[in-house]
Amino acid sequence: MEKKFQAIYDLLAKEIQTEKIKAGQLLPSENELTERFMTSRETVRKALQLLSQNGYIQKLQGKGSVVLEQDKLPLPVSGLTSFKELSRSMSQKVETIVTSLSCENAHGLIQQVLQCEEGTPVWELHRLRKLDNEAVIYDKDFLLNELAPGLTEEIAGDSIYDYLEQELGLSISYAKKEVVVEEAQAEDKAIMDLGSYQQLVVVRSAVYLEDTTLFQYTESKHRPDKFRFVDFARRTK
Amino acid sequence: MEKKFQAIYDLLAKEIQTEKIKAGQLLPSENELTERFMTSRETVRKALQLLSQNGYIQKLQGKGSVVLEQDKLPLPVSGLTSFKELSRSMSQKVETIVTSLSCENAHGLIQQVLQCEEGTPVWELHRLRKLDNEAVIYDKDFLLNELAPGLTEEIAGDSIYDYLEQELGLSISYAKKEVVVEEAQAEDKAIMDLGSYQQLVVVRSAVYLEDTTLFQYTESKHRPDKFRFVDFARRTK
DNA sequence: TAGTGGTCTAGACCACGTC
DNA sequence: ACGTGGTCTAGACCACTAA
Repeated sequence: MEKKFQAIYDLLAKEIQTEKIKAGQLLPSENELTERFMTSRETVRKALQLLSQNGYIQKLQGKGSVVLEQDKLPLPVSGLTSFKELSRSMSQKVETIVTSLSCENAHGLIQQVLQCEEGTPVWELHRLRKLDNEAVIYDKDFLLNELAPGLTEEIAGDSIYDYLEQELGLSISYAKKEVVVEEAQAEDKAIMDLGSYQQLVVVRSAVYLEDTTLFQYTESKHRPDKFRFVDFARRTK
Repeated sequence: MEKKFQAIYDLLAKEIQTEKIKAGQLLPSENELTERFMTSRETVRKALQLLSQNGYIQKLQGKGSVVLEQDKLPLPVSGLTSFKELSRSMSQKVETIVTSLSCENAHGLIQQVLQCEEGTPVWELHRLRKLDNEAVIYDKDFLLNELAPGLTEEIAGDSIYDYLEQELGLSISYAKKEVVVEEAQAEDKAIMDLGSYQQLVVVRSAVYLEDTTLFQYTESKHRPDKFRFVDFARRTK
């Protein structure tokens, strides 16, 4: 059974997305929602907290919950979103090419970043992303073989996240990311369509499961003109 | 009086930061914390939720709350953090130069991004940031005069956020940000120490108050080698 | 003054992990 | 079987906004 607060969140989020409730309007009061959903106020408040965190509403003490302007561009790169999820919201033609997939025994750098024992089997996956037939993103993934033993080129060409979450039942929980700009390496210049670009935006991320296992390390290189990152952030404290 | 859940959060966060409780260890159980702080379990859980959101802990059903590895680099650029708060955590020499501060009547682009009436008085502020005597960051701010009438060069050289929040009692609530890479303009090349860099990382952000007023629009240009962005993100859904 | 959201409580039952 | 966190309840009191 779906959780109550999740159901309330989903319903209200949908009403905001479809503009049944428009930006600037107030949501029904917490007491009204409590009655409408035949639940307790704390449960309603959990749903509203989620809406607030995700930028749907702003709560105003003494007034109510205002619906915020929806951004046209749902690119939550700041959250945990994979390339496939991302490309769905882009109009351009998108293509993924698996340039290499192999299983190695961890050593050196790879062993260090994945924090595993020397010799642990690790998948190394290279993927080239084409937008409108231009190779503008180059991803290198390292993941523990143990957790995704049946990985194939076909799966890798689709969405790894789908496979992990839906096929294997793994729960991705959180990630740490870093974004920097670096010089393009010889390999990057050889494999990507860089034109005269000499630098790349590099996104390095470590992905963790719910049990805090570090499971995947990714380095994603973007041609600068094709890189865009949007974020919604609340002031903490 | 400080809120109870906030107090519990502060205390536990401190114990984690100072490594009284080390990474990998479990926090006391929710029931234990409930007793220790003489409160209810829901209140403890609010504090733990904050810790989880901010990357301090990971909750494991049936087990407890594990303390996560603390990143050495507390650069929450992803949250809402101002340059001054940021520079405090950097070892380098940091300097801010106000290159221009004026109050204009809004028109054209500025009026559009701030979503105000034509002719509304708006502060325009330009600041150059030097790290180790190199001008590597160039900020342009636009803010509603009405909300910060007493702005001076001295305040702008310090921290605008401090002034707004502590002096004026304004509550900054949330922001929308965009990060892209763009060609350096002639003005940028003239005022910044760019060396041979032709491109800049541009962070555009809109800052909103608690009453959802759009209050500030900022364009921050960074020399690519001095730009770094780190993020902790939880998987939603 | 009435209605709103913000905090807090004491208890219940469930789902999961460990032993 | 026991302890853990996850969800939910019904109610209380407070702080703020608006009429």
